[in-house]
Amino acid sequence: TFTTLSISSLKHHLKTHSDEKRHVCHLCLKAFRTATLLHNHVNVHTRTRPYKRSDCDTAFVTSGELSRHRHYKHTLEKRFRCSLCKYSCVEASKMKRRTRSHTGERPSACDLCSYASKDAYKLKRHMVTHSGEKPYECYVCHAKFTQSGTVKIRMLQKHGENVPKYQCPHCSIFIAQKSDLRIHLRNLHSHMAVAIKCSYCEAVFHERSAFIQHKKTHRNEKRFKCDQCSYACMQEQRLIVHKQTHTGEKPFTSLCCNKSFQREQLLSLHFRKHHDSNIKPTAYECSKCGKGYSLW
DNA sequence: CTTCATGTCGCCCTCTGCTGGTTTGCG
DNA sequence: ACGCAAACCAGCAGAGGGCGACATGAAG
Repeated sequence: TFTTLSISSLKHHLKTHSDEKRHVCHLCLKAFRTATLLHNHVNVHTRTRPYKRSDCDTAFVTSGELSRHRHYKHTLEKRFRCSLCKYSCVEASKMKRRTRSHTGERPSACDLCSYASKDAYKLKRHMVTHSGEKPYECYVCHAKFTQSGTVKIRMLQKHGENVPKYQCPHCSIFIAQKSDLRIHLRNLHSHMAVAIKCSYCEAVFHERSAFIQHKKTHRNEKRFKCDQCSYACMQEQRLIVHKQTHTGEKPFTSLCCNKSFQREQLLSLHFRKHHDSNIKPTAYECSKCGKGYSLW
C-alpha cells in the first residue's frame, strides 16, 4: 500500500516490483535493478570504499554502512528499545534477536540431536560437537580447542605473563578462573542455614571456611583426656591403654609363666628378657579376645 | 537519474558463565 | 597410602557487538 502525491515517485516505486535487472556486473555476471546498486557491487570487487571517516580510519562501500558504523562507534545512538527489559540497540535485527530470548523461541534446530538455538550462528557452532572438529589451535603448544575463546584463555594462562587471577575477598586466595572463584565463594563462604558442629568442641559454624579454620586449632591439641586424672594425649588408642592403669587390667598374658602385662610391648620385652628366643610366634594370647600374637 | 537515510538478512566475532571430568594437595 | 575436597581446565551455550551486502523509499 504505497501512496504518494507525485507521479514520478509512483513510477519509481512501480519499478521496485519489476524483476527487471538490466545492470549486470562484468566481473561476476550478477544483475542489479539500478546502476547505483551495480556500482556499489563493483566497489566490493575492487575494494573501493568511498565512504570514509577521517577521525577513526574506517571506510565503507555504501553510505548505509558508514551511517551504521557512526551509530555503533561514535554517536552511540540506540534507537531500538526492548519493551520488556532495558536493552537497547542500534539495529532492528538485534532487537528481533533480543525478543527471542524473552519468548524462548528457538528456530534453528539441530538435525542430529535435540538442540535448537535462537540464532543460526549458535547452531553452526554447536555442530562441531558432532563432528569432533577442533578448529582453534594454540600457536605456542599446538593444543587444539573447539572455540576461539577457550584457546584465548588457555594461551593467557599457560603461556602468558602477569596472568590475571581472581582474589577471594574473604580468604585472599587467588583462583585462575572467575567462575571457579564463584564456586569457591559458594562452597566455602556462603551462609548455610544448617550449621556445622565441631566434633571436638561445642563450636558451631554457618560458613564452611570458618569451620575448616577452626578445625585446625584442634590439630595439635591433646583432646583425648582421662576422666580420672590429668592425663591427656592426641591419640585415642593411647588413652585406652592409659585407662588400664586405673582399672588394673592386664590383657597380655605370657603362656610360659602366666605373668600379665598392660601393653603388648611390655610382654614383648618380658619375652626377650626371660624366655627362649626360639619360642613359637603364637606363644602368648590376649586374655580378652584369645588372639595369638607373634613377637618376632 | 542520483544521493542519502534507513531497513533487512546474514555472518562472524568476543565476552561471559556454567558444567563436569581431571588433577592436586592435605589430613 | 588413601580418600576427599578444592582448584584446574576444556567443552559448550547464551548474549550481544560489529560489519558485509544488498534493498527500499524519499528527496533533489
